[in-house]
Amino acid sequence: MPAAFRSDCPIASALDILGDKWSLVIIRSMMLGAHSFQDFHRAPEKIATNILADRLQRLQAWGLIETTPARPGARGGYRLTASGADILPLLQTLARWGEAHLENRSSPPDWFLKATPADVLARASRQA
Amino acid sequence: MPAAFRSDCPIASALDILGDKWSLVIIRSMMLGAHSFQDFHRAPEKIATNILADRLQRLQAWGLIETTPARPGARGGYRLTASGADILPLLQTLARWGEAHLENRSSPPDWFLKATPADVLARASRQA
DNA sequence: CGGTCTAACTTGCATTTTGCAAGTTCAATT
DNA sequence: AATTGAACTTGCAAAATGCAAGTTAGACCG
Repeated sequence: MPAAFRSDCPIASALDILGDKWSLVIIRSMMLGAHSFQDFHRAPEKIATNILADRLQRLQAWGLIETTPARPGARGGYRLTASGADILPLLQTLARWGEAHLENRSSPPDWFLKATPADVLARASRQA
Repeated sequence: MPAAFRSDCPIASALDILGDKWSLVIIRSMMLGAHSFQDFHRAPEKIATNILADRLQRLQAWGLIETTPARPGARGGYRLTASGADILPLLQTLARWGEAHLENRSSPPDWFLKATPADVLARASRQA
């Protein structure tokens, strides 16, 4: 769903998709194990529900996340796709920069900094 | 100038500083050699001048860029600080993700993907 | 099968941020 | 002194965000 990129620069284009206040925070939560609307809403950053609903749709439209099918008579959740899992290195780099240059930030779990996209994708596909 | 972070998560906090449509585009331009207001304005993404002025101030307030002193009787420019140069890995990761997952994006110069923060910092400090 | 509960949205509206066009300022020519 | 061009600034329209309050749709209980 290319809604027209600002330029053909891959950095600017990636930011057209991910460069807002919330998208990467949601993906971070998902990498840390969240997979329902409520899980995301519970995160300490306190995202408004309308923004959350909007971002989940956008991320899904871009193919970074998908809804889990939901067995007959049950609500589904969300999980990362392969493209979404590939955002892990970006989050790891962000986390390292934040820890190095900002004061009093908390540390992400150790496995998070060591994981690979394949790891989180494997965990995602195990998600119902 | 910590204007209050959304949470103590280093990822969310880094995004409080860098997570908007323009900040990283400006830093990208700077890494690619831009160092004046006009240079940034010339970039293909067509940033509005008021946003550009605002972002340059914010990035400076966060200590990611600084103005070059300007020898007596001449306007200065901008260059990256050490913290700013450390954003290079983030941009490289973004570039790789963009190239891998979006179609028809251009390729950044080869040296850009191979450079280290020390490299771009060295170049910055050579800037008048 | 009806009633209730809770997660998952949706809607309306105030606030903030962004975008665009037009100034204004200031140093460097001419 | 007048002119130019880069570096902002300002005013206002448009879009994104935030918040509070609704609405919908399965799940659970009787």
